[in-house]
Amino acid sequence: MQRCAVVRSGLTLRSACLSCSGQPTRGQLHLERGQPLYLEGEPAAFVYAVVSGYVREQRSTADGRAQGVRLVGPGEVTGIEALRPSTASSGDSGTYQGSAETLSEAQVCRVPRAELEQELRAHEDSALALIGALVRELELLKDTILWITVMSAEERVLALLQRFAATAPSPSFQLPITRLEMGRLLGLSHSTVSRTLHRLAKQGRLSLEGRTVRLWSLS
Amino acid sequence: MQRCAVVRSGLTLRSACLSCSGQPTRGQLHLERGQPLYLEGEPAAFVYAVVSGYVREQRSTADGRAQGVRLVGPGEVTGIEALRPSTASSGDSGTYQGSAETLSEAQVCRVPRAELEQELRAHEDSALALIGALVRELELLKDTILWITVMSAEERVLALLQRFAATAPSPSFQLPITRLEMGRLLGLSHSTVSRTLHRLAKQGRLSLEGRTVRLWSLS
DNA sequence: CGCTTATTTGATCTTGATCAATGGTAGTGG
DNA sequence: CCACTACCATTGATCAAGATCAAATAAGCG
Repeated sequence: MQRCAVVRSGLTLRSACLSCSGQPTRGQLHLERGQPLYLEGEPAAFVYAVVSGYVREQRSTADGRAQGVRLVGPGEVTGIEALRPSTASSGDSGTYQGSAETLSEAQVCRVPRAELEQELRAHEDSALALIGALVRELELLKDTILWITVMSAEERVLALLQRFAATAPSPSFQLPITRLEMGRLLGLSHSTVSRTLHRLAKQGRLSLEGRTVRLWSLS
Repeated sequence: MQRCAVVRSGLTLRSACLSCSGQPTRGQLHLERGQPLYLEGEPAAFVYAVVSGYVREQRSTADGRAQGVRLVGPGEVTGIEALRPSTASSGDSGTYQGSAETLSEAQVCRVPRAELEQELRAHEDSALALIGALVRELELLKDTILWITVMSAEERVLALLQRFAATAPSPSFQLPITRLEMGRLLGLSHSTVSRTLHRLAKQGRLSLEGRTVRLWSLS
């Protein structure tokens, strides 16, 4: 059996996969676009590792306004709130505070919370590694707050493109998600995303043809 | 010696203080307003627990635009990136990815990173508790992203006021920070904060007199 | 081929930023 | 005690970035 991509890659939350070590015993889930991994308020029973494809984490206000808070790509993990005890005493996990769904066809590995906790309890190094990974994740979210508030639409779109470009094999690549989804992640409307892409193209910072993009590097 | 407020209160990252258990051996730092706890890029040697007062965590872009990413209040901890190893192999901690400074007179407890790690290594329960706390912190940051993007200035200001009100003994309380600082935390300009406060007062949602505020609850 | 979903593009509107001036208040030193 | 000086807060006028509304293609796909 082939080792899974999450373990192979320099993954963000490696420890989440330690109980699997690349040899999934329960098999991975193969999901179509638009499938939910979990919903806000559900009991948080699983942690998900994305093997391929993209997943959007989002949360919403009481009155229904929603915002994507994180784009989860290959080698990354979502649903980590399963590790947060709902109360200090009970061993129960809490509920998911947001929802996650696939933005493209995706392969994900579903790790039961109990299994992960057992692993953490048994190996102190796993726990320390996970702490490191969580701290890293905190830093990334703080950066998200920074650029979502101070950066212009142009800069935000460019940053997202660079994220996709980073994992693309060739300098010219396909955008895996729609303008609308890009907007949801960036806090912009779909029309602004479209306009911004064309403006960037006109400035010569990228070439654009439908979903095919080529970044002409440098700032 | 009196037990410290961080341990006494229902604190956010309790584990950070386990090596102290409320009996600070090295004494706490007493800081004036505007004192930095740490600066972006500095080697991350300490974790700080806020005992009283408020601290702003902020980060900035290469070209100098800055944004507050977190308000750290009594019972909370900042500088946790000290626990992130700079590389997987070396035991060195990395550098702070943002800076933190006091927004008011404050009492903080400075815990050396090594001490904390030792504690985590020795007691698996500490490590698991810290994981839980970090996950909780992640959730809070995701909420920050949500409301900074979808909420209006009015809602954001109100949310911050409610945060201050939560720890105030009486329904009428003093704002511990300036309009400018509120703006930095909320992603608004100081003038907008001022205008918004007065608009809220005019709507009867609060009474305002200088720094003294009283919230007229509900929605 | 028809249907659904994406994308582009235009016109208008809102929110909050920015620039700027004024007034208030707390220290500080004479 | 009083002037002087910072810093803070308020308020007005103007401006710009994106949102929103709307319509017209384009692109997949069964």
